[in-house]
Formats: sequence, structure tokens, C-alpha cells
Amino acid sequence: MTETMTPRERRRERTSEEIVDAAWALCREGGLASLSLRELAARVGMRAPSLYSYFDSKDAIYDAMFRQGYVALQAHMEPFTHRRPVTRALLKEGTRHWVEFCTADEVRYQLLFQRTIPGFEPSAESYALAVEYLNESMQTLIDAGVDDPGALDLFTALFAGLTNQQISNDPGGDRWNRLVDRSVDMFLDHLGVLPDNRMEK
Amino acid sequence: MTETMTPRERRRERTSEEIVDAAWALCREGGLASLSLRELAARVGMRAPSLYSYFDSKDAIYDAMFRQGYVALQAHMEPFTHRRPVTRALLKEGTRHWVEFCTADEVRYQLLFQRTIPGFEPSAESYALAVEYLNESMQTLIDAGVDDPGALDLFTALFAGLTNQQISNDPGGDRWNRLVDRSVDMFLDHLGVLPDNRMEK
DNA sequence: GTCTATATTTGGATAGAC
DNA sequence: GTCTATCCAAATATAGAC
Repeated sequence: MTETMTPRERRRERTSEEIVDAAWALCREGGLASLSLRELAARVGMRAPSLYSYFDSKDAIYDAMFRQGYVALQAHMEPFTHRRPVTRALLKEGTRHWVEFCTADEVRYQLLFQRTIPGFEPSAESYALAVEYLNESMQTLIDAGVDDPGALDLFTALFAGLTNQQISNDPGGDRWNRLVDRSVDMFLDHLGVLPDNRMEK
Repeated sequence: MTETMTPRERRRERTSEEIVDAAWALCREGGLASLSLRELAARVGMRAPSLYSYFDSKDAIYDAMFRQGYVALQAHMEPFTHRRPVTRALLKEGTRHWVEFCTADEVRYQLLFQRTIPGFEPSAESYALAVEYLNESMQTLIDAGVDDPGALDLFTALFAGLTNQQISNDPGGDRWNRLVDRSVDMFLDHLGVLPDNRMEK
């Protein structure tokens, strides 16, 4: 899977990453939409036109950020993937982890999960990566005993809501963050999933 | 409370409203941030500088929209305010109504409940109007038997989440919208609120 | 690959005539 | 109140020299 790289390719890759990292930093300061190629170039010691040697357009930079975000999410959740059975405790731990990732970086959350940038749409390739990972995550829920579609939607809404409120109304705090365990209990109790993962009745 | 108006003042007010309505229409087409004074002026048959006879700045127009939005929310919820006791059925109906208002207009939701515009902050006056109404709504929840602060936060997260998912992932549909009743039941059951509004034990 | 210089567009806002 | 004319700032993107 790992391809060999010439030193020139390595150097190029390293610079690309540096640009994307600087783009994240800029967006964290002024919001996602505030990204400017001039400012971005200045951060990495270039002039704006030089960025076009690395990215075809501004949207291509957003796309690289989008992709990098999902790769980071996948890496962040790695300790919890493919562990079976999905007990109540594991589901709590995993959900807590997920919500922490989302609330740790507001602009990353906006880019990955909301549609807030004027004209940006992720490329088909990046979008497929995102969908694939989100589907895999849904499967974890199903393995936890969440069978009907409405319940899955309810779950995603519940934790999207916790994330949203945390980011919007208590950034940097944990006012909604700390409600994750309680929410998982409320949700599983509602479904009749017993502590040992069997169903009631 | 109603002040008398000269015909000139009426005319002025009417034109202001026309401008704000056109601003909503423009934002619905291209997103909140896409509002441009030139385009807006064209919609109401003016040139851009003429708008400054009615509003001091672009942000003043956003502020008028913000205010108008909360007035509309208040009017929309009027049939449900101050009705006591807050039974489970009433809470369901009211919450359904609230979520319907929020999901009916994506950009309105963004302006009223999220912070998505670059530099805009509502004026102290408009913000106070919003906070006052939101606090009043919280009181309704408390009167429904939701006593502890964590539970209030959980409730707001749950329905912010339903709204969010509905808007982001099924705009115009009802995939999350229709989960409101179920969510209220799940929530009240979790709190131990009985159907007749008494507490368990 | 990086630069300077520039094209092009678009935005909010102001001055001053009428 | 509305207009024309204009200012000023900022943006993405391209051309072409080095």
C-alpha cells in the first residue's frame, strides 16, 4: 500500500501538509469562510500564486482539509472499531470519544458535518471516504442492538444535538459533553436493551 | 402600546419591511452569507446607496432579520404559551410546533440559533428579545416537570439535534421531524414523569 | 517552484447633485 | 429619498519572467 517516493515527492508532500495545517490554523482564528489565499501563503512563507503549484484552487484546499479531517476521525476512533460485542459500556466509551473529537474543534466539525461554506462541495473521492466511514460507524450501533431505522436516526440526532449545543453554547467547556453517558443510558433503556446487551422480554 | 403614525412613517415602515423580506428571499437562495446590498437593492427596485436611508449598515439588516425571526417564532408558538398544566400531550404538541418552525426555513434557523455569519452579532436590544423568549420557553419545560439543569440541557440538545439532522440530511422531508413524539416519550420516561404529570415513587 | 504584476470581480460604504 | 459616480479594500486566479 505504501508507495515509494522520490525525495522531491516527499518534499512536495511535506509542503502540502504544511499548507493544510496552516489553513486549519487560519480557519480556527477567523472561521471557516475567512480562509484567504494571501494570508495562507504568508503563513507558510510564500506569495499567493505559489499555492497554485500545490492546489488547483481554494476549494481543493478545503477538500484536502475535509479528507484530512475524516482520516483524523478514523484514527481517533480506531481503538473502538471492530470490538465486539458492543456492550453498553463500550458504546458509552466510544460515543464519548466521538463527541470529544467533534467538540474539540469547532471549525473542523463545521467542515466535516455541516454545510456552511458558500460554494464548497467535497470531491466525489473525499465524499466517498466520509460516507464509507460513517456507514461503518452505523454498523457498530446496529451491533449494539439498535435495530430499527428510526432508532438509528434518533441516536444520531441525540449526539449531534449534544455536540451542537456544546459547541454553540459552551465552547471549551463540558456542560453538554458530560451528558453523554446519561444519554446513552436513556437511549438504550428506551429501546429495552438490557445492561448485558440482551433485549427485554 | 400602538403608536400613531404619520402616512410618511407608515410608508417608510412598509418599505423597510419590503427590504427585509427581500433579504430573506435572497438568503434562502444563496445562503445567509451571500447577501449583497447591490442585489438586495435591485430586488426592491433601488440602487445600493438608497438602502442606507433605511438601514445604517449591512449588519443592521441582519439585525432586523434576526429580530423579525424571533417575533415570528413567538407568534408561531403563541397558541401554546401560558397553558397550564403542561401535560405530556401538550409538551409533544408544542415541541412538534417548535421543531416545525425551525426546520421550515434553514437560513432562518442558522441566523436565529447558530453563529454562522462572519462578523455579525445581534444588537443588545435584539439579543435581549431573544434571550427573554428563550427563557420563557425554558419555564414551560420546568412546569412540565423537568426540574434538574442537566435534564433541561438534555432536552435542548435532543431537539436541537432532531432539527439539525432534519435540516442537514433531509431538507424538506420529515425523517427526523416525525421522531419528536417518540423523543418526548423517551425523555419523560427517563425522568420518571408519569403520563398524568406526577413523578414516579 | 516561486516570484512580480496584473486582470477581474465583487463587496460595503460615502459624497454630493437633484 | 434616490440617484450617479466613486472610493477603497479584498478576494481568486492567471501570465510570464527568472
